Amino acid sequence: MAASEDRTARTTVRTITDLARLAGVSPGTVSRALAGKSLVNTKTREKIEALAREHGFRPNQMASGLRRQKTGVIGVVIPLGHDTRQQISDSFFMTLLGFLADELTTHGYDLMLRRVVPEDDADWLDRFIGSGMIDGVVVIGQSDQFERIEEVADGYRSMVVWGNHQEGQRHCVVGTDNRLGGRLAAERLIAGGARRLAFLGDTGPMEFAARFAGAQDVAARMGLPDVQPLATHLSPDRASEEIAGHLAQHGRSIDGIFAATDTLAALCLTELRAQGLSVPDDVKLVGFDDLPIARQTIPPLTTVRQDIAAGARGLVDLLLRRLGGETTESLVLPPELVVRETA
Amino acid sequence: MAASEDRTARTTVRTITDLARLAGVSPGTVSRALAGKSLVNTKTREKIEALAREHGFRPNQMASGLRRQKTGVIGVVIPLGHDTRQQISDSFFMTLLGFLADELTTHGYDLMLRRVVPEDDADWLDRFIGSGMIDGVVVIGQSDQFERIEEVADGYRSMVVWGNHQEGQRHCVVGTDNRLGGRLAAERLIAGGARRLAFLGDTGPMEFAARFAGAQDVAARMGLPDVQPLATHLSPDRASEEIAGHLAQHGRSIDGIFAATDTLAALCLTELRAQGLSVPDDVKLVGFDDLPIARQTIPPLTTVRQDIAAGARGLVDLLLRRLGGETTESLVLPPELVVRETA
DNA sequence: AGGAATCTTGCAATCGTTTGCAAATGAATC
DNA sequence: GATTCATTTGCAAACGATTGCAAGATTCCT
Repeated sequence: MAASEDRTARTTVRTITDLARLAGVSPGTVSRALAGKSLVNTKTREKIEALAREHGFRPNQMASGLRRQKTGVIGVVIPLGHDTRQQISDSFFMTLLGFLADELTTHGYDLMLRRVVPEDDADWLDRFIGSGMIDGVVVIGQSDQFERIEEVADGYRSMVVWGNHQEGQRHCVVGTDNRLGGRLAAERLIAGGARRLAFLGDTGPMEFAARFAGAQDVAARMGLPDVQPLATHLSPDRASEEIAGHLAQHGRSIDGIFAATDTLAALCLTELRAQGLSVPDDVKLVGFDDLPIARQTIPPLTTVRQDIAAGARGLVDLLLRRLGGETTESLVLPPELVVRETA
Repeated sequence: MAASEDRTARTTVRTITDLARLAGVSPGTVSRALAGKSLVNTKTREKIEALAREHGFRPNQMASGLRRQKTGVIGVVIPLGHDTRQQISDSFFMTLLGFLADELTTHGYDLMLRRVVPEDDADWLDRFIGSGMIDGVVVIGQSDQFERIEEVADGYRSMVVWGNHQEGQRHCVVGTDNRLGGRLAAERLIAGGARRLAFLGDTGPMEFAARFAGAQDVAARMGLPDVQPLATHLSPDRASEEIAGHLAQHGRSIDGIFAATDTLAALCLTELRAQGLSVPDDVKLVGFDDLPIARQTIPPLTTVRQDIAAGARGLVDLLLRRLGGETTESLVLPPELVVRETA
């Protein structure tokens, strides 16, 4: 049993005090050595480091966090609005989360993920912040919690939010210029000959509302009829039916659809085909996000691209700045129209 | 300034000691009251709870964690193998992560997410476990770290892994029976008339290797030529080219493709179309996972379904059992063939 | 060699909660 | 009213790392 010999040979060293005893110094010195402070003699430091490595010792983050009053952990919270189920697996949020994880890691932070349902728990944000477990928080999506977030922002600086920017708001937000995105989409639809536009998706969430408003801006400017909102949920199973319903009812009276999301656009494409409507000939379609799926639909989706990686970088950059005490402005990223074949 | 009056009116109460002073009791009593222990008089408890609510007090989790030697946090780590980039945004993992978040939340745990690149950091797993920040860990995907995980499992009980089960392994794993899944896929391809099969995807990762082996089992049993492995990366951008290359080279000499993943299958479908091969007439195609995209391709994808929600439930259930001291067997979930139109 | 200046180290308090133990309070019994 | 027993509380020691302060050890200068 070579392995177990190996294991028992090393005295078990869990605490900095154990290690100090082994090294024949005081715990304080070990702490300083491991923290890489310059106040400790090079020789002792090396000895301590060697011992630490040999015994696979790692300082307890809880204790360290408690004493230093910082944890090295950033909270990431996803508030789920009305549309509880499934939203977290929405591709866009997940991709953003992935990039966020990357970005935080490279800056030496860990990520604590929490999904919350604000309706069940009015206290969701305070509770997270007040837990003492996180140094700062990234809120992914304002959902229908704009006011709550504003209130919290007044008393807590270490927060950055992904979402829509509104004139005069008090919380620091990073997000795409959704209204502009909506305009780009509508302009494209109209340039292709569409006259009676529809917006596919729930107009409740701020980001979607802004996209819708952008499209409406353009329709109004061009003297076209109002853009018709077609409400749907986001989860694929419910959305499919809802879309089918909408199309059955309005399919022939609209010739341009702006979908709130590529996911919805893809579903819509399937339903359009099912109802014998051809894209882009009968109906033109523009999505939003430019997720991988946009390239794989048939025909490939014309869409408004959000730069997710840049968003994640922005969130982390701003948050770290705020942790450092700076005051930061919101960051609004430009959307980009990606022309493929549906409009 | 009503708001600020409101704010200054309440003495700021951050610690349990502050609250104790307000309530006129000792910190110990407050602690017990808030923890809902029965040793405290109902009247004092109510008073304390009221004060806590009024001042929005929440006990510091770090201090609590340190003292109780448990944190209420489960670590979730995603090891990224060769295929570093993007893998975290792989739909399957992300969906699993979403369900995991749900499941842990309902059991009162928080989730700490960490991506690691084992090649850059041999110590990835020990470091996470030894940090003292987590009560247990879920490893999502064995990647190429099977051995490392086995070693750790010998000395650390609070770990559950998503991945492939191998006879006699020492770590507790939850996962689909990939080999059986591979058999189902191959059987379907062959039943449809395919004779020269190929496996699309990297056969390095254990799970994929098992799927490949399952397909190979069937081919061998039926006396067909070996299943030809067509290696690709997982990230869509690289995969597309690679698939195109494979098809250009072998496209005419194979009539059944088993893709390691729905994502790859969808890309493959696009490339097949581009090369003028019709599915399922010229080539039959089966995917794996049954992600939402499988329903949206044209034609919709025949695939092998993994029950992701059940997987997440299993992971959490087993992990909690192990935290409670039980010894647990691995959990192997049955795959299910979902027949659509590509095979 | 004596003293100042510079490095290294150890000591002990601290971060905020929890909890074993014992003291104090109140209720119940004879 | 004295005694016993059960409830409630307070006290103080943990949990494990960090850090200001001061003492001890070196080095350097004159």
